[in-house]
Amino acid sequence: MNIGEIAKRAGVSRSTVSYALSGKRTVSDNTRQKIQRVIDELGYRPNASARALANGRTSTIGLVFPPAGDHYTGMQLDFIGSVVEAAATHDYDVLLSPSGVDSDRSFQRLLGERRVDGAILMEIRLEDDRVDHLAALGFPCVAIGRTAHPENGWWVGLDHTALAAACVRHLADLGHRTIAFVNRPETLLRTGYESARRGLEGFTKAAAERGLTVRTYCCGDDAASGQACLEQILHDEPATTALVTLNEAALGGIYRGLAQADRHVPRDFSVTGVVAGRWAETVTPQLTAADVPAEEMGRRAVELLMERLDRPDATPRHHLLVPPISLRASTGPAGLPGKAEVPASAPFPQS
Amino acid sequence: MNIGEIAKRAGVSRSTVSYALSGKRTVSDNTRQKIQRVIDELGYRPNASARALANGRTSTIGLVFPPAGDHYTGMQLDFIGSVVEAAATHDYDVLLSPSGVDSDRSFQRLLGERRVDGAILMEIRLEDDRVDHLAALGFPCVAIGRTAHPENGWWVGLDHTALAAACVRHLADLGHRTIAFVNRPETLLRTGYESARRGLEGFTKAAAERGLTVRTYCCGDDAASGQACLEQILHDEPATTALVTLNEAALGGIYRGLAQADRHVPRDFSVTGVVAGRWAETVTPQLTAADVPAEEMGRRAVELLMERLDRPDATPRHHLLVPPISLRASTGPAGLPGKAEVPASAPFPQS
DNA sequence: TTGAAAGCGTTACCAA
DNA sequence: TTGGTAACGCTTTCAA
Repeated sequence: MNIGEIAKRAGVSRSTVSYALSGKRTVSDNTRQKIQRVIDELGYRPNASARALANGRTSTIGLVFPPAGDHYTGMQLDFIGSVVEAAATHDYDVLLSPSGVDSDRSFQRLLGERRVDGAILMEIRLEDDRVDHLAALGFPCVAIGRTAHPENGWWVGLDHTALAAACVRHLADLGHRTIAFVNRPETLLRTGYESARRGLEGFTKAAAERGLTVRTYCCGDDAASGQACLEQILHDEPATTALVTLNEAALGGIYRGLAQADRHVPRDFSVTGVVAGRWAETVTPQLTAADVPAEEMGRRAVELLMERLDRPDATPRHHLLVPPISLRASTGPAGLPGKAEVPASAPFPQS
Repeated sequence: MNIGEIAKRAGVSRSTVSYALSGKRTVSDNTRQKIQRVIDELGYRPNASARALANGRTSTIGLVFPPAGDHYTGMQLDFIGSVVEAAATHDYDVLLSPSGVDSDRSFQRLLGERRVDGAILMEIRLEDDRVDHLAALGFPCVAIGRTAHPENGWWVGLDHTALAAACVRHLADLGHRTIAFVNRPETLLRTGYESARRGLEGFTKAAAERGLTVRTYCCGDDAASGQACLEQILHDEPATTALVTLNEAALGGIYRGLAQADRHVPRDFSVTGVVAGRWAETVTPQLTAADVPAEEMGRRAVELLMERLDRPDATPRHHLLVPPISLRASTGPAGLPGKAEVPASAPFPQS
C-alpha cells in the first residue's frame, strides 16, 4: 500500500495525492474527496522513512539521557514523561537515547544517522561534550540544564545555586547553626554534574555568609545509602540539627535514619532540599523543599526546540527557573542543644 | 555527506562501499581499508531513513504506554528505563508513544507510518484493542502484561492473581481476620486494567478461602489519596488490622494515615502488597511485598521481541513471573482487638 | 572482486 | 487545477 496505489485507484497522479495530503498545493474539492475516499477505504498512511528521505524531516526528536547505573531517579523519569507528552501535542515522536557521553553508540546513531530533527539533552554536566559537539555541528538541541558557559545556548535550567542557598537561609532563619548537605553520588559530583556542583556551591556560599558550621556529603541514589549517610552525619557531628539534600532517592533512608536516631522531624531535626513536588509529599512529615517543576521544564524544552526547528537561525533563548520553597512540615526552629523541645511559635534561640 | 561521496573519494562504486559496511559481500582488504580511511576521515554514517526505505527495517522499536493522567508511577517508569537499556544492547533505539488506545494519533503514526519494526505494549487491559489490532495485523509486538486471552500471544506478565492471593495468605497466616485492599484508581479498574482486575480477583478469592472479612477500595495514584483512603478504611471498619495494596504511589500516604491514626506498623497494623522493590524500601518500616521485577520484565520483553523480529514465523512465547514475597518489616502478627501489643514470637490469637 | 542500475515511497519542481 | 519526473540516500540484483 503506497501512494502510487492510491493515485491509481483515485485516477489521479501521485503528486496530486501528495498535495491533497499535505495541502501545499490547492486541489479541487472534487478530486480531494475522491482521493480521501480511497485513502479511508484502504487505511493508507504515508511511509515515514520515505517521507523523511524526501523532505529531510523525521518528525522525531531525540531525548538524550545517561544510562541508569542502577536505576533512574524519579526526577529523571518525570522529565522523560513530560517531554514525551509535550512532543505528542506537537505531533512529534520521541526517540530515547541512553547516552551519557558523546561517544555512546546510541548518541552516534541518533545524530550521525539523522534519525531525529533535533534533540533534548538531560543530565547536563558543567563541561559537557555532548553539548559542545552538538553546538559545533549547529545541530538543533535544547538542554535541560545549564553548562558552565550557557551564554549562547538553548536551554531550560534550574538555578540550583540559588535554590540550595535559599534552603540554607531558610534553616538559618529558623536558628540552625550546624547543618549538613546531602548531595548526589560522588561520581556525579566528580564528573561535574550540574545540579550537584551548583547545589554544593550555593550551599557552601550561603552557609559561609551566615557563618554556619557545615559538613557536606555525597550519597548514593537509594534509601539504604541515605540511611547510612545520615548515620555518618550524626556520628561526625552530633550537634547537627538540620540538613539540605538534592537526593530525593535517599530521602526515605534519611528519614529512617533520623527516626532510628530518635531525632524527631521537625522538632529535633529539620530537613529540606530540592526535590520534585510529588516526591516531597510522599514522606512524613512532608518535605519543605524547592519543588523541581519537571513537567514545566520538559514542556518548555520542547517548545524551545520546536521554535528552533521552525526558525533555524533564531537567536538562542533559554529559561532559568527559580521555584520558591514550598513550606511543608519538615522544618522548624532549632532546639537548644540538649533541650528536647521548643514550642513552634517561640522565637528561635541565638547562640 | 552520502555514500556516493565516499565512493568517489575512495575510487570505488557505491555498492562496494555499501558492501564494505554491511559485510554482505566480500571486499578485498585493500579496498576495504581505502574505504574505511575515507569514512573515518569524513565521519560518515549512513542515513537511517534511506536505509530504512531501502531495506524495510528501521532498527527502532516502539514502546507504547498510556499518557500519564497526572503523572507516571514509579513502576511504569522503571519499565521504560529497562526497555530502553535492553534495546540499546541490541543496537535498537526506542520510540516512545504515549497511547492508551488504538485510535491515538501517536499509535497510528508509529504503526501506520512504519516508524518501527516492532512494539512493546505496556499497561495492558484485559480487553485491549491495541493488542487485538496488532495481532490482527500480524505486527510484531510483545506485551508487558496479559490480556484475558493470552493463549497465542507474545508477552511477559506477572501473575497478579497469585501475588495478591499470596499477600492475603501471608496476612491470614499472621492471624489477621479483617483486612482491606487498596487498589489503583477506579478509572483503571473500570477500564479493565490488568493488574487492578487480577489483583482484586486474587485478593477476593484468597480472602474468601480463608474466611476473612474484607473491604476493597480504589485509590488515586498519590500520597494524599492514600492517606484519605486509609482514613476511610479505619472509618468503615475500625477493626481492620491489615491491608494489601497495588498502589505504590499511595504508599507514603497510607503510612502517614496509619501514623496519624496511631496505628503502629507492624505492631498494630500490617501492610503488604505488590510493589517494585526499590519503592518498597523507601518507606519505614520497609514494605513486605511481592517485588515487581521491572528490570527483568523489560529485558525479557525486548528479548522476546528480538526473537520475533528475527524469525517472523516463530511460535508465540511468553513468561509468566511469580516473584516471591520479600519479607521486610511491615507485617506482623495480628494483635488481639483492644490489646495494644503482642510479642512477635507469640502464637497468634484465633478468634 | 567489483560496477551499473533498478528499486524503496515520498516530495517538489517544472510544465501544461 | 493537474501530471510527469527528478531527486532523497541507501540496498541488492544482475552482469562482468
